[in-house]
Formats: sequence, structure tokens, C-alpha cells
Amino acid sequence: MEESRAGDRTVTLKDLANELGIHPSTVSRILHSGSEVARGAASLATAERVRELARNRGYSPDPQAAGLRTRRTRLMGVIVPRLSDLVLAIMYEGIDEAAAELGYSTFVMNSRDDPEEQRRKTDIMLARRVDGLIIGDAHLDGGLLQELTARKVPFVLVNRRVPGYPSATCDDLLGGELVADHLWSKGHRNVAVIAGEPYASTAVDRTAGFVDRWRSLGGKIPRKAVVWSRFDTAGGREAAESILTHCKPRPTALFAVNDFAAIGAMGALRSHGLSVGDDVAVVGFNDTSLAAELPIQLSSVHSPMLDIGRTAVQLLKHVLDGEHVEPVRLEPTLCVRESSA
Amino acid sequence: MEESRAGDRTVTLKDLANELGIHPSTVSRILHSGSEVARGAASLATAERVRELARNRGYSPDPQAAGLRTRRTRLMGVIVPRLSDLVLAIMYEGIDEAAAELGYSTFVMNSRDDPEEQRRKTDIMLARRVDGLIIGDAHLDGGLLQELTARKVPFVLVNRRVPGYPSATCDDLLGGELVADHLWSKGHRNVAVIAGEPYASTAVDRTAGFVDRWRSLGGKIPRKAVVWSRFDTAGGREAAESILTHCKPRPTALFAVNDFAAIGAMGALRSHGLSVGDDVAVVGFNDTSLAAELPIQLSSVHSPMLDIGRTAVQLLKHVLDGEHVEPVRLEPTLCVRESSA
DNA sequence: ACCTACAACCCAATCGATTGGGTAAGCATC
DNA sequence: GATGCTTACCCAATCGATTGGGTTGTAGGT
Repeated sequence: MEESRAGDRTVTLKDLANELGIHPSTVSRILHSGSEVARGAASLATAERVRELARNRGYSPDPQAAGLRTRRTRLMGVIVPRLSDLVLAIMYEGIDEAAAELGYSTFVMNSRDDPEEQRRKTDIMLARRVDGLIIGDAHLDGGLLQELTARKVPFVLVNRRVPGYPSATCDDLLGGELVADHLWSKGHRNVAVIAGEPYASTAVDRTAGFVDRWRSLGGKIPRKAVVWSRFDTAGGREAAESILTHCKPRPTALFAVNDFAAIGAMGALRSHGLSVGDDVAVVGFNDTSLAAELPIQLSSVHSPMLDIGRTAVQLLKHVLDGEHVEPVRLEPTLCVRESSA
Repeated sequence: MEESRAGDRTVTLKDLANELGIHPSTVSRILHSGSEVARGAASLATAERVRELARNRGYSPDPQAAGLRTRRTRLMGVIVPRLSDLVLAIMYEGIDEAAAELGYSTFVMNSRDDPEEQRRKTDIMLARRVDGLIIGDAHLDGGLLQELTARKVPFVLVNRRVPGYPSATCDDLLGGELVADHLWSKGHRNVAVIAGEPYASTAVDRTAGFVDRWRSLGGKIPRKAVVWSRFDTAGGREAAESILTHCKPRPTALFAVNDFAAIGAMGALRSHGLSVGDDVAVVGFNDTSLAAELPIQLSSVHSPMLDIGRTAVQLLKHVLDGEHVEPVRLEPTLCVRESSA
């Protein structure tokens, strides 16, 4: 009757069974099946004895062993460009939460948006026998996705979409439109877009939403005013530099498809002696926690990152259950702040 | 001789063995042991045949099965306050890289610095049978750590240290001293500290390093000028507000133990009509990628976050190998920028 | 001719949980 | 009292890899 038997590493089903003088399989059924199979497998009295013993012996089933038998690991693999990208980090938090609620654990890996890494990381995940993948770094020319489909690997996309595959994303087109409406209504007529990476649907959709709406409002956007760039601060800075030097009448507003790029752009503007908000309006995207806290508060399209992550998990669960799923787009809202007010 | 036999899910050792007419155990020995055990287990010719077949059948061992037998999962569990904290995200990138190089995979979980969550997440990790833990959210009153030690769970700390346990951290004391030297030499004599959370060694050490050095330089720091706060932008803003209202002769310099708190403080200063760099110098800590890209570039203590993560993995490996390990502190450097120049 | 040594394998148990198929006892029904 | 139906279990195979202990066959030594 000691605290815990020091010799034994962990308690197994067999330990419990021996102690109660019943068969491991009975214990398994009692503990495993939520009282559906349990009744018919054991008497209520026995079931209670087993559950209690399990509780105070601190029994926890070995997922290795269970997985070996059932061919399911209850593991979801998550691939993101980089976790140090705040947007993906938050989506991942949503993913991890929702997965935990369904009894799954998650693996994350960074692909740095490099196709070779994507493939490598995918293979590692599959070698770990994940039940399915949540892919946050999909490129629009989805070679890898085709391959995964062919190999019958269950997966869904998150953050970025690729037509034809299930995904949980922000409605990026709408987001771009919101910004166009906002800047137009503020009287801006000469604008530029820091468009992000052309292989990412986020960048393409936000830009397209903005540009199309802008034109349908009667505005004009020259080619030069749409600058593709990296998503980080340095990328935004460079893009803004390029806009400032090449766009002849200087734009009075910038739309960056990403908050970090927007912050970089704000830096560039300041280096040119321009004041953000007065001389040039800036609007970002995602409404990361920084946006509202910057010295000059940044207008940004709020995207429900946590929910996007959670939704991705739901979708993957449906896929794993063999159901058919459609892409989901969650609605963004515009937060107007100092930088464009 | 088809591309791959469509019916079979995955290739197993037995498949390979059958195909070559030898025993699975022989195949295992050939594939497993790096030519030490391999010789003696099979002829070079056989070994080559096995290796080749494994290669083009795309064999990858099932870690579930292997782990079940060997009692090792080659999994490291990582617990952080939150991955959306850029600092931890980057350390995690280092951890994941280094772990992959050693043939380990990693699990991350967020504890939100909540003791109950820490315990829960630890339990989940252990239930997943990780080989060891890397703990990034250790609190100075390490109750959980004692418990883990008692349960003989191998672990190391990262980012934050707790005396008596192995850890990989930045030399935070030195970091604080660097800032003190810098501000003192710039002629500041009236300073305040945004000190972070008192349960985190990072906060305590950086603050102590700064304050002690400041006093040994002959400076004075009143109680009120050291404000404990959350690590995020909002926390920094609040702390700065408190300093601006309560410190009678307004300080000419602020040291925030974290870049995000520093950014929040910059926002507060601006709201008070003070110019960062001219009226009040601000220095942050960690030199996150934002620091150099902000509109007003932020001076910050650069800490080698990636290396800290990598080091933690090395330490845990040593612990797993039964070796004794000492805490490691990596050296920070000061990056002086606009905000304090 | 006999023994030893080594090379090159094979055998079978094992890890812990799951699961399809029993079986024995007890009761009711015809 | 034979049959059928529950109830409450037990049995044994199985998942895939690992590993301590064999077994065979051949070469070399004396």
C-alpha cells in the first residue's frame, strides 16, 4: 500500500487486470469505450472498480501500443512557413487547442516556404505516422498537394488556400475590398499595394480584392504601384522604398497585405521624412497584437486567426471521418486607426 | 514490378524480409545498427541487397512499433508560455532544428504561464511518452520541477533558469549590466526599469543586472522606478504610464526587459507627447527582428535565441545519455540604435 | 578425424493495447 | 429439460520492430 511501486515504470492494462483478477481485454473495453461497448463487456460494479483503480494508479494508456494496433496515432501534423511568423503562431495556437479538445496532439514543423523543405518535413510527419496534415504553407502551384492526394494522405490547408482543396482561411478577397472601400472613402485616389509573395493565396487574394474593388470604384492603379515582396518587415521596407522612388506622383496611401510589411513600410516612410497618417496613410492586414500598440497605431484588417486554426482542425477531423468538406472562409473586419484616419 | 503495390499501406520489415527470403530480425539488424552490429549479423552482400530494397520500396520504420519495444520515442516535449511570443518561437525553431539533427522530433505546447496548465501539459507530454522535456516557462518557485525530478523525468530548462536545474539561457545579468553601462555613459542619471514578471528569471536577472550595476556606478534607482509588468506590449504601455505618473522628476531613460514591453512603452511616451530618443531613451531586450525595423529603431540587447534553443537540445541529449550537465549561459551583446543614441 | 572459431543467419519472446470470437453461468420460455 | 438469450467475462492473435539466445555450415588448426 505504498504511494506508488517504485520499481514499475508505468502502469499497464495488464497490471490493472492482474490486480483485479480479470482479463486485460475486459479492462481495455471498460476504459476505452464510452459505456456503449462497456455495457455488455462488464458489470457496472466491475467497471467502477476498474475505473477507480485506474484513477488512483494513475494509469494512462500507452499511445504507442494503441496506435500500433489501431493504426491511428491521434496525431495531426502541422506545417507552417515559420512559427516565428506571428500570424502562423496564433493559428497554430488555435489548431493546438482545437486538436486537444478532440483528443489529438499536434506536431509542427517549419518549411521556410521552401518546396524542398516542405517535402522533407511532410515525409518526416508521415514517417511519424500522423493521421493527417494541416498545411499552412501551401503554394498556389500545388505540386506537393497533388502528390499527397495521390498517396491518399488526409490533409487540409490553413491560412492559404489552393483551389480544389479543402481549406480554412480568411476571406482575403473581402479583406482587400474593405481596405479599398475605406481608402476610397477617405478621399485617396492615388494608392499603392505591397502585395506579398505571389505564390501565397493570402497575398494574391488580398491584392486582387483590393485592386478589383478599387477599379470598380473608378480608381486607377498602375502596374508599378503593385509591388510583390516578402512578408516580413524588411520586405515591407524594401517594397515601400521601391514605391517611393518609382511611383511618380507619390501615393497618398499604402496597403500592405501583412502587418509586418506595413511596419517596415512605416519605417521607410519615416526615413523619407514622411509622416504616417498625415502624408501617407498605411493599412496592414491581420491585426496582429502589435498593430494597436505601435507608437503610430496601425489600421489593419482583423482576421480571425485563432478561429481559422480551429476551423482547420474541424475540417481535418471531417476528412479523417471520411466526410466531404468544402473550403471555409472566415470573415475579416477592418480596424481603422491612426495610420489611416 | 509496379511503381508501388497499391494494396499495401506501408512497407514493413517483414515485407522486406519475405521478399529477400531472410528473417526480419536480420533485416532489422542491418538497417538499424550503423555497421557495427551489422557485421556479424549479415554478409556485406546481403546487407547491400537489404539496404537497396529498403531504399526503393521506400521503407520507413514505424516509430510506434520501435518505441513500444525500446521504450524510447525519440520525442522531446517542449513547453513554452506561448508560441506567439516571438522570443519563444525563435528558441523553438532552434530546438526543432537541433532535435531533428539528432534524430528527435519535438512536441510543443503552450502553458500560458499558468501553473495549472503547466502541469496539465506536462502530463499530456508524459502520456505521449516523450523521452524528455525542454521547459521554457519555468517559474522561480519551481514546484513542478521538484516533482519532475522526483519522478525521474529527464528535463532541462530553456530561456528561464531556476537555480539547481540544468538550463540554457541568455546571460541575463550581463545583459542588464550592458544596458546600465550604456545609459550611464550616455549621461543619464535618472532611469526607470520595466521589469517584467517577477516569477521569470529573465525578468529578475535582467533587472538585477541593471540595478546592481547602476548602483555600483554610483547611480540611484528608487523603488517606484522599478515596475513589474507583463511581457507584452500592453504590459509595457501600462508600466510606462505608471512610471510617467509616479516618478517625480521624469526619468530620461527606460529599460524594458523585453522588446515588446519596450514597444508598448514607446507608445505610451508618444501619447504623452514625448519623443523617444530625444526626451526619453528606451532600451529593450532580445533584439527581436522588429527592433531594427521599427519606425524609431529600438536599442536592444541581442540574445542568441536560436543558439539558446539549440543548446537546450544538446543539454537534454546529455541528460538522456545519463551525463551530468551544468547550466549554460550564452553571451548577449548590446545593439545601440536610434531610441537611445 | 576431431575440435574450435567464426560468419551468417534464424527463432521466438517481448513491448502494451485492441478486438473478433469464444464460453460458462444464469435465467426465462416453451 | 432442451433451447435460446443475456450477462460477464476470457482467449489469443495482432500491430511492427527489437533482441538475447540459438543453429548451421565451413574453414583452419593440430
